Amino acid sequence: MTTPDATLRRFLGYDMKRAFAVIQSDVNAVLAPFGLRMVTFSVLVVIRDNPRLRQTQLAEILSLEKPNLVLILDQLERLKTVVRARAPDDRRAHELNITLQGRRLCDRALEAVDAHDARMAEGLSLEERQALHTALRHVETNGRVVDDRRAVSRS
Amino acid sequence: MTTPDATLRRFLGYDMKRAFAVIQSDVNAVLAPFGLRMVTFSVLVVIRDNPRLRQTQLAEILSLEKPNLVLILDQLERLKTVVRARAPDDRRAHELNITLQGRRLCDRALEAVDAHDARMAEGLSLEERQALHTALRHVETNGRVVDDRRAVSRS
DNA sequence: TATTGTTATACTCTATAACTATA
DNA sequence: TATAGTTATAGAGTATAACAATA
Repeated sequence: MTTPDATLRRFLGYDMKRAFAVIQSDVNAVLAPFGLRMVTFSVLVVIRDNPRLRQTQLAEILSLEKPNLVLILDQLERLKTVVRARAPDDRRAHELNITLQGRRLCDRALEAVDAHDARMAEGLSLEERQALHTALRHVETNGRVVDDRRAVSRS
Repeated sequence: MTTPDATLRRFLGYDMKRAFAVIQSDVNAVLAPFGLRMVTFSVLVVIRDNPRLRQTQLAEILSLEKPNLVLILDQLERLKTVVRARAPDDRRAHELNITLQGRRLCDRALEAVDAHDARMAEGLSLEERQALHTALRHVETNGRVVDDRRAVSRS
C-alpha cells in the first residue's frame, strides 16, 4: 500500500470526484471575473447556440430542475446577457435569447475556459485527450442504463 | 451543431460533471443498503487501511474539512464500524480504528462498489480503462498546479 | 385536465470562525 | 502560543410540492 488512499484509487468514482473538484473550483475562478459560474456559463452558451429555446427544454438539456433554472436566468438577465420573451404561439412559455452584450461576454468567457481546458489537458496527447472525452461519455451512458434497473445491484 | 450542448461537450469540465453526477447517484444507491454514502464509505476504507490514523490526517488524505469529518465519524461510530480513542501520546488527538463489524461491512461494500465500477467501465478495454484513470489523475495534478497561480489566468 | 414558469422550502455538501482541552 | 477536535453557522447545489396563468 503505497499511498493512504490506494484502495480507493482503483474506483472511477474516486478519481473522478477528485479530478472534478479541482476542475470545478478552477473553472469557477476563471469565470468569476466575468460574473459567471460554471452553471450560468453553461446556460449562456446553450441559449446562444439554440435561439428561442424554452426554459423546460433548457432544463432538460442541462439536466437542471426547472425551479433552479429560474434563479440562474434571473442572474443572466440582471447581467443583460439574456432576455425572456413571451412565446407568441404559447403565452405560458418564455423564449430565451442572448443579447449582443451576452454574445460578447460568451465569446470572451469561452476563450478563457478554452485556455484553461488546454492547461488542464497539458501532458496529454491529442489522442489521450480525445480518449478521455470518449471514456467519460461512455461512463455517462453506462450510468444512465444502470439508472433504469436501480438498486437491483445487490443488497 | 448536432446536439444542443455541442459547444460544451468540448470541455473536460462538462463531460466530467455529467459523468460524475451519474456515478455519484449510482454509487450512493449501491451503498445505501449498507447504510453508507460515498464519503462515509471512503472514510471507512481509509481508516481500515491506515490504523491509528488521526482525524486531521484523515481529513488531509480525503481533502475534507475537519468540521465536516466530525459528523461523518459520528455516523460511522453509530454504525459500530469505527472507534475513536484518545491517543496515549497526545491527549488532544483521537486514534481512529476500524472494528471487526466495520471490517465486515467494509469488505461487503467494497465488493459491491467493485461490481458497480466494472459495470460503469463496460465497453471500455482494460487499456482504455487504465488510460482513463491515468488521465483523471493527470487532470487532478494539473489543476493543483493551477491552484498555485490562482486567478492569474486572464481577466 | 395538463403544462409553463414560478414560489417556497428542504436537504446535502462544503467552507469558515470560534470554542475547549490539551500541548 | 499553537494544535486537535468540536460547535455553530452560512453558502452553494440540488430536489420536491404547490401555485397562477394558460393551453
